[in-house]
Amino acid sequence: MKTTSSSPRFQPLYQQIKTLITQSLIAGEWAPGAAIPSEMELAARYGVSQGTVRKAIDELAAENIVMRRQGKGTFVATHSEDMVKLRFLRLVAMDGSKELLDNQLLSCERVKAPAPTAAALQIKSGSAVIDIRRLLLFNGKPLILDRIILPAAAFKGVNDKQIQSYNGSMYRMYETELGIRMVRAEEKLTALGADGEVARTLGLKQGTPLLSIERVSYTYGDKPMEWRLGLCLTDRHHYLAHLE
Amino acid sequence: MKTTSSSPRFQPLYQQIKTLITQSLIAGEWAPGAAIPSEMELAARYGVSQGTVRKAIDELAAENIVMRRQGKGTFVATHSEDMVKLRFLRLVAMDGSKELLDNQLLSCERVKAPAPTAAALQIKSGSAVIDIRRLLLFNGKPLILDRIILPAAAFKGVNDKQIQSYNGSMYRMYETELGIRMVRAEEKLTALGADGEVARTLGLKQGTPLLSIERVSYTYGDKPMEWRLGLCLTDRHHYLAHLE
DNA sequence: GAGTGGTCTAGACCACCAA
DNA sequence: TGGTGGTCTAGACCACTCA
Repeated sequence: MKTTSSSPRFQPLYQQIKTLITQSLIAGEWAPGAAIPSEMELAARYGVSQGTVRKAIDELAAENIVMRRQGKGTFVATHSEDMVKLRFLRLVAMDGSKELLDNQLLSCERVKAPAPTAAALQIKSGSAVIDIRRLLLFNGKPLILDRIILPAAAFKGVNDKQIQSYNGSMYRMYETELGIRMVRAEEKLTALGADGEVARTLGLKQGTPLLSIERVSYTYGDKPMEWRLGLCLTDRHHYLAHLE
Repeated sequence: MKTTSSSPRFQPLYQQIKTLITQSLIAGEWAPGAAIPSEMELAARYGVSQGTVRKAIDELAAENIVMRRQGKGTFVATHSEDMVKLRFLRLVAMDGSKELLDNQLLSCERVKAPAPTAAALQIKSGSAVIDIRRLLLFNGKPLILDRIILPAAAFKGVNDKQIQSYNGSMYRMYETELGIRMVRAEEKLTALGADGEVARTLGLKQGTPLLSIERVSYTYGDKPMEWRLGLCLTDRHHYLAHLE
């Protein structure tokens, strides 16, 4: 277990361990929801002390990449289990009522990537993407009009049927069907007035103020995998943010 | 340095240490920007090992309550120094241009707290508050119309002159003049149309979509100290959020 | 060179969980 | 009962800062 001062270190050991564990996750060595080896095992595997592995796992846990459960083990985080029905959705009802969201798929086509979206997804402009439009309804009333764009290369075989069968839980679908797990996301919010088409779809007057949420979601290793634009009605909901 | 197993522990030791340090911060034992005692000193003071103090400080650092600087020491976080001109402001220009914000104070009155604001600030409805209205301009054009409400009891002596002299850096003023440091905030965002008065003040047509940001800011110990409502023009800016 | 935080280790005991 | 993560300690050495 002696590694100190044997090789020149450019990075703290625990950072290197963290990278190694992340690589195993990317390689799919441990599936979402499965347990990763215990701290002692990993320490032995990498030839470091348990405390060093612990610090690496601490960071992964802080980033929601991994979940610790005392007495049981450490598990690869998953969308499937937990209550995480709608990961990343920060919209909450003002009266605090529970989410009763229905999902209505409007379209799902294979098209060429528009330039700005391609840039956000770090793919070539014009390459094939899957373009999904859907409506989320709250208590039967339209709440969010979503447009979701996925690089076709990584999301092979995604189609209407598949989406329908997951009833709107896109992230659960990505994980279960394709093994793609989103780790973090960035959102850009603006306020805008509903244009003609949007107003029609949402059943609103033209010009009604909407909250526009543009989201890029990233998988392991900061790779962008999904682009989304949501137009939200905020008369009964608001977007909740915690600042630190 | 032996404390283990001597007294029944209901909380991890490092949590207790964290609480003790926080209490010293609340009591003002160390001013913002000042160094707190070294890890070894604190370990000696509290009768625990340096590692335990370290873990307590780690959490305080993660919460931006304290800042570590290798080789120098650990310092109480401050708004005054750093580049943190506008703490908590998540609005960024779409073209990435630098913030050139001007501040224009519209009014500053002492009034009775409206019920919802009083609730958010956890004070009695109708108790005295300071009600500030101001305009933030970006490159000379109106960008944000702010209304800021502060409990008068804690913010004694706040007036136009004082606010003017800090040129819009409210958090810097709170800290410097009153020793009140905000640690975190919660924001609720909605989209709405500008009403007559707002439209006039911002120089817009009535009904122009605006991003409404309601913010409650908290000081040490999760005590709410400021309520704010910002109405923002988002044609050239967007609100940036990071989700994990 | 002395002092600070940053990393790493090795070993102890605790709290929780399952078979 | 044995294995897991959670806490705590004591001591080592490294990297940085400043006088």
